[in-house]
Amino acid sequence: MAGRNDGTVSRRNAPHGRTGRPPVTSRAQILDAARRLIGRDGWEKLSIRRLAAELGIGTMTLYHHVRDKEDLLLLLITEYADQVPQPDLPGEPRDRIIATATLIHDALAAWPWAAEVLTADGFIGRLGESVWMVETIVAGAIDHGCTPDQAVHVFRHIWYYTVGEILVRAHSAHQPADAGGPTDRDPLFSGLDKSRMPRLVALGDRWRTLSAQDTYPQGLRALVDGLLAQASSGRPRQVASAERGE
Amino acid sequence: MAGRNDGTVSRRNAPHGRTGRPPVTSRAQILDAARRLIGRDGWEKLSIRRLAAELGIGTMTLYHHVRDKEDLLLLLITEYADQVPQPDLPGEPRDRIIATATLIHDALAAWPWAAEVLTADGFIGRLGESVWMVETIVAGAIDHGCTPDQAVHVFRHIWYYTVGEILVRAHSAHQPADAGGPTDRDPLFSGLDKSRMPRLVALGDRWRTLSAQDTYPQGLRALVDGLLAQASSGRPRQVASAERGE
DNA sequence: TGCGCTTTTCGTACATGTACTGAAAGTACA
DNA sequence: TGTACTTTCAGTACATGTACGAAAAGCGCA
Repeated sequence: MAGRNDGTVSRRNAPHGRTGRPPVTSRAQILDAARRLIGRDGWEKLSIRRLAAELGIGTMTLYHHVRDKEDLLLLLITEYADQVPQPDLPGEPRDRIIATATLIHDALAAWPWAAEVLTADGFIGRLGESVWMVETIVAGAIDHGCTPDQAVHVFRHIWYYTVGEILVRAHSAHQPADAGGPTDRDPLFSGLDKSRMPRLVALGDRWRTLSAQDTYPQGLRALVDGLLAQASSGRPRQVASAERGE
Repeated sequence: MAGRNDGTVSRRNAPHGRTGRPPVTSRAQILDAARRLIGRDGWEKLSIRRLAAELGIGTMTLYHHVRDKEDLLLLLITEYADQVPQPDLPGEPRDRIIATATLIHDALAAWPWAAEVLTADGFIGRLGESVWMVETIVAGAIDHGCTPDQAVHVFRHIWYYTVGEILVRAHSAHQPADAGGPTDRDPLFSGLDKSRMPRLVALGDRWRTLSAQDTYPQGLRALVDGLLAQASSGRPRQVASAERGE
């Protein structure tokens, strides 16, 4: 099973090699039409029905080429991600990991349907060309001295953090710009009841402005350094207060 | 603006104190009915229409008490999260942060609609009683020596990681148990084209089994330690390979 | 009392995703 | 050539979220 990037969603091939009616609509045509529609009317107007109409076929016909709406969006996104070329990455394993994770992040962060797709079952497995990103991160962790199991976990944690960052930030990015007033734009903290939070109140309204900053690289570095340190120290640190400051 | 946990979604209160027709349906009744419906027919059968029917009111009437479907789910989830009591947390700031983040995580991870709600604009701001979780994490970071800005960022990164972990794992948890065969259950890696990944192939099919493990605590510790180390070292580390091993 | 305002209620309508069903169109082999 | 089978195509139908707008019900004040 080398991925699911074959042509259609046909039922399992017939045992005796029967061929059947040839499709009049190819997957490439579908993706082209989808991009055409998006370019013309915007993302939010893309729907299965409109896409079928754009292609001049019946609505349900589309379901023979695409399992789901989620499947369609997955195709669009992974095809886009697959265009990110594999760069030459010299330097320490840690820095290769960070650079690669940043490439994943940037390739996916701009997608409006991130929330509908990034958490999809087997998302990573559906990457085609861009599986090199996964491989590079795992390889970097191994090069740094992680065990294979640790390396896989390193990728997993990076993926969690990346998905969370993309989804939380993407959500507010797609809100209408004037929602809630210009000073209340922090997607996390808007509407906080300050009377309950003496520590936050002590720092004034400053947190409101923090959301505008791109904090992904900073958090990523912290996470990667923490993961690598954890792996180097033999086993994960326990939550024991006496152990601090090694 | 002390949160949005007031009764209804009424248009801004009249300037002269006019009262209007009193509501026959309260927010508490709505949430009760929702829980009743969920308990009887399961989460996936909860819909605006069915909920209105359960309450014996018209469908659109519900929209006067609840702005959205997302708003409804937010109400359900935050009310649940608000029941998590604030524990006594002695020990180092780092451990208080970790313990609190774990409480947030556990309180939210079980929710089927996590993906529809956790990234909602101002989610944190809509927490009622449980804002103590936010405050505790920020306070812990400050106690550890972070600047206020750093402390807010610490919370933000923890939130990203937590949301990502919940969403990626929650998605696969709600899949039918037999989807894709029993050996292919890793939500991240199922369907990987192994021929492209020599390093992953080298570790065999081991990664398949890793998804069953609960890796949240481990990743959280790595992230928190990385963030606190970053804050202690004055400014975030750059991606410079010469700087490694301080 | 009645007028005007606010708030609540709800009927109708539309776009959407997709399940079900059967028709149409092609291929392999007799 | 014809028949059996496979695959593609499309029509209809249903549940859903929700926009729009009108009707109803309560309140304060003339």
